[in-house]
Amino acid sequence: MPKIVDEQMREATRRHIIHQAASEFARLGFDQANINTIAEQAGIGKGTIYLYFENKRELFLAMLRLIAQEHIAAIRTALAQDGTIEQRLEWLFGAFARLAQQERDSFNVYMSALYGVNRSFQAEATRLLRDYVTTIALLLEQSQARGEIECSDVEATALMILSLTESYILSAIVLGQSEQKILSQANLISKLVLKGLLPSS
Amino acid sequence: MPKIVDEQMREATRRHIIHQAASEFARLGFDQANINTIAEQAGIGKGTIYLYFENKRELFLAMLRLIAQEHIAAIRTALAQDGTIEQRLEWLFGAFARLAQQERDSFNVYMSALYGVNRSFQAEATRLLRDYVTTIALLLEQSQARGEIECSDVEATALMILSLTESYILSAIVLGQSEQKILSQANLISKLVLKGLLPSS
Amino acid sequence: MPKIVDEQMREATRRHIIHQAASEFARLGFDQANINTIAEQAGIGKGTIYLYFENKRELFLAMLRLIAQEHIAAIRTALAQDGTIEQRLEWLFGAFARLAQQERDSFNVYMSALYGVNRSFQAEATRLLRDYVTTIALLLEQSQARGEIECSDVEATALMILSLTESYILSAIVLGQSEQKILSQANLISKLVLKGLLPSS
Amino acid sequence: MPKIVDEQMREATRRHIIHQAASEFARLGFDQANINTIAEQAGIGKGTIYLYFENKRELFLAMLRLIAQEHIAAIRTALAQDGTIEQRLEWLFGAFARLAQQERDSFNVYMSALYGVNRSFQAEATRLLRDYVTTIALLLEQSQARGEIECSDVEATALMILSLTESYILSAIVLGQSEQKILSQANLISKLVLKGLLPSS
DNA sequence: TATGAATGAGACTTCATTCAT
DNA sequence: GATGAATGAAGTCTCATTCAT
Repeated sequence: MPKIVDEQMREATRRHIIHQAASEFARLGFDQANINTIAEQAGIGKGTIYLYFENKRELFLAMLRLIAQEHIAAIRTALAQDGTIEQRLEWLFGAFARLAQQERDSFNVYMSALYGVNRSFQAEATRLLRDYVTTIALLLEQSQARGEIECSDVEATALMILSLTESYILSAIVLGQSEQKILSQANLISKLVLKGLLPSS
Repeated sequence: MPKIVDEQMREATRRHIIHQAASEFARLGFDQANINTIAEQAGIGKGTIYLYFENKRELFLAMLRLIAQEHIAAIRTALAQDGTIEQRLEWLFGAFARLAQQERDSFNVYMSALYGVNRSFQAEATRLLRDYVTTIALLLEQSQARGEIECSDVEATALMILSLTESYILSAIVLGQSEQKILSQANLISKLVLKGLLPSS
Repeated sequence: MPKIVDEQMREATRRHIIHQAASEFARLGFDQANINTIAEQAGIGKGTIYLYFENKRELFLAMLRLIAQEHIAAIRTALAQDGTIEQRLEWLFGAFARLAQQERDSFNVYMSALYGVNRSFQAEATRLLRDYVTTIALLLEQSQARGEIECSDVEATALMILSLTESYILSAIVLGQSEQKILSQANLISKLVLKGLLPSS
Repeated sequence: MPKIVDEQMREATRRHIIHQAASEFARLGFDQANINTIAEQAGIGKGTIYLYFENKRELFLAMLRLIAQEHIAAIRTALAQDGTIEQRLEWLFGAFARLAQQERDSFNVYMSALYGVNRSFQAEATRLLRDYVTTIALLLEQSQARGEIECSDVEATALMILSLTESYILSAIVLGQSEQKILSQANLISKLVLKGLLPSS
C-alpha cells in the first residue's frame, strides 16, 4: 500500500506549499507575490510547485479554497454548541474576531480576493460568503422555530448579520483597535441585532 | 499672470490623468493596470505622466485621495438636510447604495485598497474610513442631543452603522442583488439600527 | 542463457522507444519534442529512456540511424530486380515517392536533419545521403558496363539523379501535388535523365 | 519632416535586427537561438526587439521574408540578361550556387524552414519556392516561344529544374564539394536539362 | 531494472521608468 | 513642457536530467 502513503505525502506537500503561499500572498498580494520566493520558503525547488499546481493563479485559488474551508469550519464549531440566540450571536462575533486576529493573513487574502478586481478570485471568495450566510441563516431559522426571534426574510437578515459582524471587526482592526476592545463589543452587537429581530409585541 | 493659468492647466491635466487612471485601476487593480494604457486613454504621452506624478504608486495614491473626497462629499450632501434620525439613516444608506452602484469603479478601488495588502494604500483608504465614522458620529450626537436616541459609545456605534451599511451593500452587490432590492432594505436597516439605539424604555 | 534473452528484450525496448520518438520528433522537431511525451507514448517511465540512451540528442541520432537503414533498404530492394536502366530509374523514383508519402514522418525528420542547423544531426543524415549516392553510382556503373549509358563522372551523375528524384518529390509534396500526379512523372523523369546520359549518337 | 527620417531609422534598425537574428537562427535554428543573444549582437536592449517584432516567431518570419526577397531578386537578376536557353540555365545554376555559398546562413535558414516541422515557417518558405517556380516557368515559356525547347507541362518542368538545381547544389555542399567543383557542373546540368527538353525531332 | 518526483537553469516577454529630442 | 523609443530587471513557466526507492 505505498499508494496511500504517497497520496498522504502528496497531500501534505500540497498543504505545505499552500501554507507558505498564503503567507506570501497575504503579505504582498497576488501580483507582487513571487513563485520563486514561495518555493524557497517552502524549501522546495521552483519547478516543484508546478507539479502540484497548474500555475500561480491555480495556487492562489487552491489557497483561497483551503482558507474558506478552515474559516467556515471555525464558524461552525463556534455555533455547534446549543445556547440562547444571544449567546450564539456573541459566539459568532467572537469567532470572527478571533479569526480576523489570529488568522490575519488568511483574512487579508480573503478580503482582498472578495473586494479585489480579479473576477475569478472574487467568484471563489463569494462561495465562502454564501456558506457563511447559509450557516447564519440556519441559526436564525432554529431560533425562529423556538420563538426567540421573528424574522421575515431570513436570508437578508443573515447577510446583514454577517456584514455587520465581519465588517465591524475588520474596520475596527484597520482603525487600530485592540482585540480586547473589539471583543468587548460582542455584547453590544448581539444586543443590537436582537433588538432588531425580537418579536415586536 | 500666466503663472495662474499654467497652474490651472496643470491642475486640470492632473485631474484628467487621475480620472483615466481610476478607470484602469478599477478595472485591473494596481499591479495589472498599465501606465502606457492610462497615458493613451488620457491622450497624452507616456512620459508626461511622470511630469505630474512621481511614479505609479503616487498616481494611485492621488487617485485614492480624489475618490475619498468625492465620496465623503456625497455622504455629507446626503446628510445635509434636516430630518428625523430614521430618515437620515435611510438617506445615509441610500447614498452608500447609490455610490456603490453608480461609482462602482471607485468603490472597487477603495475597497481593494482598504482590504488589500499594500499598507500605504490601506493607510490612505483608512483616512476615508475615519472621515465616514466622524461624519456619522456627528449625526448621532445631534440626534442624541435631541433625545431621539441614547448611545453610550458614539464612536463605536458610528463604526457599527458604517460597517452595517457599507458592508451590507457590498455583500449584496457581490451576491448579485439588484439595486432595487438593495434600496428596499434601507428602511429595514435603519429600523434595525434605531431599535438598537432607542432609549430602552 | 538469460543473457541473450535479456539482450533481445533490451534491443526490442530500444527499438520501441525509437519508434515512438520518431513519431514525436517528426511531428514537433528535435527541440519541441518532449521526452516525457515520448516516454508516455512508449508506455514506459521517463527515467527508463535514460537507461537506453545517454540523452535526448543520442536518442535522436539513434532514430536517425534507424531511419537511414530502413530507407536505404527500401531503395536497395527497389533496385534489386534486374531490368533496363529506364525501368530501374522509374523504380528508383517510385521507391522515393512511396517513401516520401508513406513514411512522411521519417522523411521530414531526415530532411530537417540534413538541411537543419545542428551539425551532428547533419553529419548523420549525410551518411544516408552518401549511401544513396553510392547505391545509384553502382546502378550507373552496371548500366555503363552493359553499354546502356555513357557517363563520364559517375559520382556526380549519381548525385544529380538523387537530387533530381528526391528534391522533385519533396517540392511536389510541399506544393500539394497528389501521389497520383507525382508517380505519373516517374516516366518523364527517367526519360529526361536517360536522354542526358544516353550515348550521344 | 522628422517623420520620414524616423521611418527610415526605424526601418534601418528593423533590418539590423533581422540581420543579426538571421546569423543566430542560421547558426542555431529557431528553438536554440536566443533573443537575448540576438539583442546583444545587435547592440540593443533586450526589450527593444519587442518594439519591432511582436515575438520571436514573428522575428523569424520577418527574416524569412527578407531572405526570400533577396534570393528571388538575385535569381531574377541572373536571368535578366538575354541569352540562349543553355546560357540562361547555366546562369541560373550559377546564381543558386553563389547564393548557397555566399549566403550560406540564409540558405540554411530557408531550407530548414522549408523542410522543418513548423507549419507556419513552412508556409512562408513555400511562398519563395513558388516564386522560384514562377520565375523559371517564365524563362521556359520565353524559350518555348522562340522554339528553343518543347515543353508540355511548363510548371512541372520548372519545378523539376528548380529541384534539380537547388538540391544538387545543397547536396554537393553537404557532401563537402568545393564551390569550384560545383560550378563546373553547371554546364553538365544545363545540358542534361536541355537534352530532356529539346524538340524530339 | 524501472520509475517518476524533484530540480533549477534558462527562455521569453512585460512594463515602469528614463532621457535625448 | 511633452514625448515615446529604449532599456533591463524581474517574473512565470518548461523540461532535460538525476536519483532515491
